Amino acid sequence: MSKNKLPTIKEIAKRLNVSASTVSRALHDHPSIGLVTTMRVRKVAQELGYEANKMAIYFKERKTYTIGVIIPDLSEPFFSAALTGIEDAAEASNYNVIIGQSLDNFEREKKIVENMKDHRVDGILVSLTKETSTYEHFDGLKKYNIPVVFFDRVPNRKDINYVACNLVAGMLQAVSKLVAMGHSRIGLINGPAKLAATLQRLEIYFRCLKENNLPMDQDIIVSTTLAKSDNLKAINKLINLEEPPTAVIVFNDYVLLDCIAAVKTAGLKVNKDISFISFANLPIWEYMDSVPLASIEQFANKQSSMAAGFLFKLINNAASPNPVELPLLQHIIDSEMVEYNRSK
Amino acid sequence: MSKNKLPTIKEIAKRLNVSASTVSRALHDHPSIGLVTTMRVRKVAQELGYEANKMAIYFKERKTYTIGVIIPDLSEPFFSAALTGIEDAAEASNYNVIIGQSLDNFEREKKIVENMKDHRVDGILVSLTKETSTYEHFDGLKKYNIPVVFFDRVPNRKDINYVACNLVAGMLQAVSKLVAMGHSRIGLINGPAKLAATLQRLEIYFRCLKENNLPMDQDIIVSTTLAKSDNLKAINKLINLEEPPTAVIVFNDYVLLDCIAAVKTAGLKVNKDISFISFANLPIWEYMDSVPLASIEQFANKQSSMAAGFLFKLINNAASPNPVELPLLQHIIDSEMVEYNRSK
DNA sequence: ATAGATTACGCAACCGTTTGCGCAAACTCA
DNA sequence: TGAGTTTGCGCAAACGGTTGCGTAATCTAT
Repeated sequence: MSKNKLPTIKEIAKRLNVSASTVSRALHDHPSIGLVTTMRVRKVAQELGYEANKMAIYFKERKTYTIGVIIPDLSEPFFSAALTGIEDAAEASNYNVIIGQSLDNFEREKKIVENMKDHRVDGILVSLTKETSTYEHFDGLKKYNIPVVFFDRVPNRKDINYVACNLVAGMLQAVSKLVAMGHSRIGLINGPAKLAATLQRLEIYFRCLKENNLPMDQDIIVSTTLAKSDNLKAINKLINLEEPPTAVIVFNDYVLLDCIAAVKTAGLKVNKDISFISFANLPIWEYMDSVPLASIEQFANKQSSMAAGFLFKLINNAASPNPVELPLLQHIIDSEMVEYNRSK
Repeated sequence: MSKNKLPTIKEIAKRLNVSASTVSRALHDHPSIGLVTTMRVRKVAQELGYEANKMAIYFKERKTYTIGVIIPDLSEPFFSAALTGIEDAAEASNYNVIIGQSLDNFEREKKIVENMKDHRVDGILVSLTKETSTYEHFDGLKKYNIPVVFFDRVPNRKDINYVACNLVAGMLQAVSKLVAMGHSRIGLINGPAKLAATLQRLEIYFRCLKENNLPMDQDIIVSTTLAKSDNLKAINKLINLEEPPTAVIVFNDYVLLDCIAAVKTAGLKVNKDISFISFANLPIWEYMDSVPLASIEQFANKQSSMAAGFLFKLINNAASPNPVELPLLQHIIDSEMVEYNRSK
């Protein structure tokens, strides 16, 4: 029973003693096929439950109507939200989405790219691994006319299509707020030096201090490897200073979760003895008792769906009868602080 | 520049004045091709950077080496973990994964199935919509020889392949623990009646009471539509009883989050004045101050990767030279309670 | 020297559909 | 009635690769 082939156009042709081309045209209401023949073809097609094999068509079109998405880790709400945004955009364009999680591993990222290339996806959306610092594996895709659009974690290069998020905007809002609340000694818990995000946060930190005319003090800048024990060490170092900061900018919400635990253990009150600002805006805060004053929202969904829009633009241009040389598609959206201070 | 076609086997053939079949065989080290010819072919292939077009091969094989995954919502950690399990299994078998989020909407689920069928995936893994109660859209896949394996949210039918989780196991552990701690008045906050999960929890509840020889009291069984306001109403109803339950089994962790907030608002202490047990085992508890005594872990990753294993078994059998009539692949794994009571 | 085996390759079909071109039959008009 | 147009359909190639079968040329053995 499972042996029976699906009805094809040839099968219909055979039954009606016409050619396959006639059947194909009849099914597309081609004017050069007579009404009678068209009707007979449609009838048989109906009876057989014929459906065109899209794979054959796609193969002929040299398209797959599939895009690939490479992201570090789906368990991060940011990326699952991003994927959802992409899926929505893809659905609207009748595209499928195949995913690959790099797990922040460069070799995996390369392998996924290779695999997606083999499967001839029509385009790829990427948010880079933390480890990624060379991009040859993406350059290779040009040969296959597979466009790439990066989002959020984008290469440090100019000649790419991307959508990224400007973290400065949200952080400036947040620090201004801290200052307005009377804070003047604001610390920083940064990430490991090898990450681009770490340098970025350092710059943002300096810039925020400067714009608010705050003094700079190396003592209240610490860093963590992002391991839990190290997160605790970092925050403890700050709160045990003779003159601890009254507010701290934290690398991200995950680090902050550990910091909050440490602060409580030390008998201090969050948002009273010490306030926090962080990056990511995890949905988790909604349910927590102790929350940062604000977390910087980076709009996963917005970034990814815009990146998807860029990608479809590139794909459609390449597929159009006369493709033009598209300018680089680049966009930076502003982050925003999301306030959580419930005492207000 | 983007016009240049990729090198094909025909291109190589033309350059060497041999036939395409010779090239194909040479590239596969077929013994009937002479060493000299083989070398020459390989050399040119190398020079041109030839790579076989997998899509052409897949088309001929009538396979796509792609499986579809239909899940309700990626933002739920359960499903993103499930997807990760599937992706790992797929990668090991050199398969790709295309995803579709049904968003718990039956019509979307149908549409996604249709779409995956069009794309001729080699198989589909499904966790059903809350709304899904008919399954014709899956039956239709038989015609296309697309096997389906359900996981976690499975159809209420016998003739299917599935992996599910037995919630009773974990809940019995949890209730036994409650009883051991001295609780004898255990309430239930259930979900909306139309959900299968609601009936299921009611049965589990009764069974747990019975096995522990606890009295049954309709007053401490309430339900919620799962909306936040309704969650609050439900828990408030319980804590405002003349004789409130000392412990409550809650529909799931999301409902419980609201319950905990309400309990605190009422000035009660979680795990002291009232204890909770819930379903889902969200990773969030790790970071919370107020936690349930235990949450029932349903092993998303384990379920989904086992389901993926089933699926590949079905796919490979169908693709084998002599497919056999496989028995239904069914497995139920036991849930386990995960304790969170940190006071211990 | 000749039958038989071996070596090395090409032809053509196949997967399912689309489409440019050609052509015969029917029709139109002068 | 004959030239020109329209109608309706088939042939064959194309997408890129694989494979069963046929066959010419060379080699082996008697």
